[in-house]
Amino acid sequence: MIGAGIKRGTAELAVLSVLENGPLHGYEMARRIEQQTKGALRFTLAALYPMLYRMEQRRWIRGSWEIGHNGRRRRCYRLTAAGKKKLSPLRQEWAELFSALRRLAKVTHA
Amino acid sequence: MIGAGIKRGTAELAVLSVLENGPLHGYEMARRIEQQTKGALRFTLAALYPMLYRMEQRRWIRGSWEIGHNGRRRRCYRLTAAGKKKLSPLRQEWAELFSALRRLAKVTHA
DNA sequence: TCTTATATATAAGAATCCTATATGTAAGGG
DNA sequence: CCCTTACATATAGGATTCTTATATATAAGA
Repeated sequence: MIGAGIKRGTAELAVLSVLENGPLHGYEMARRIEQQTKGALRFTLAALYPMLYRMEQRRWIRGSWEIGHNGRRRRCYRLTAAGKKKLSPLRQEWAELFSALRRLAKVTHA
Repeated sequence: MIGAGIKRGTAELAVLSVLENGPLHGYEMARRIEQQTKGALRFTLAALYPMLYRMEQRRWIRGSWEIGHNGRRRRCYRLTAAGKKKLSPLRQEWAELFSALRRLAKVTHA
């Protein structure tokens, strides 16, 4: 898995991105992120939950308590209009970082 | 310029990369990083100097006091064998992050 | 009944960035 | 001669975002 120092800042982008495909609760987000990156990007739930609270305070996502098919309560988050709007410049910024590191550090896109 | 949250962890890669082309002192490194990324990646010297001390402790770089053409003393850093060896897996790790974020978050390479 | 999977929550600590501040020399303009 | 800008290193204090460890609780399956 990719080291902690390198992946800093990716959680925010990852959460917004997986929520783009529909509402999800925290536990499931962690699984999706891991699966969709083939295990390259993985967050502990202790990192994810505080991140979700911060993003909710910034009004990028909105959470609501729901009862899953198994009867357990869980907090379901969905993207707000503000969150959707944030996603595009965030992607742009990451693309610029990639571009910069390719030039400066010869990081190739595998 | 790329925001602080996103570029976390890039300083180490940036320093090792610019030192690959020959020895440099801190002040000049900051300029090279900024120039070679067209201003996209920029570090304050207050971020760079402590980073150089840490990397020297890990034996990835080695510093020596020299006198520049203008007569001012400056600390010149060069890549060690260990530093050179570190660079390749570090690039690999960054490439994997790029790949993961392209899949997960649809970050395109501009 | 014991373990595993599901689900959320918080505390304590590490790492890496920021702004602000401090020190000092050299060069150039007014 | 003084003032500003460029050069050059250094440290303090604070913010953010990860980590591991711990806590709680229910459901399913062996």
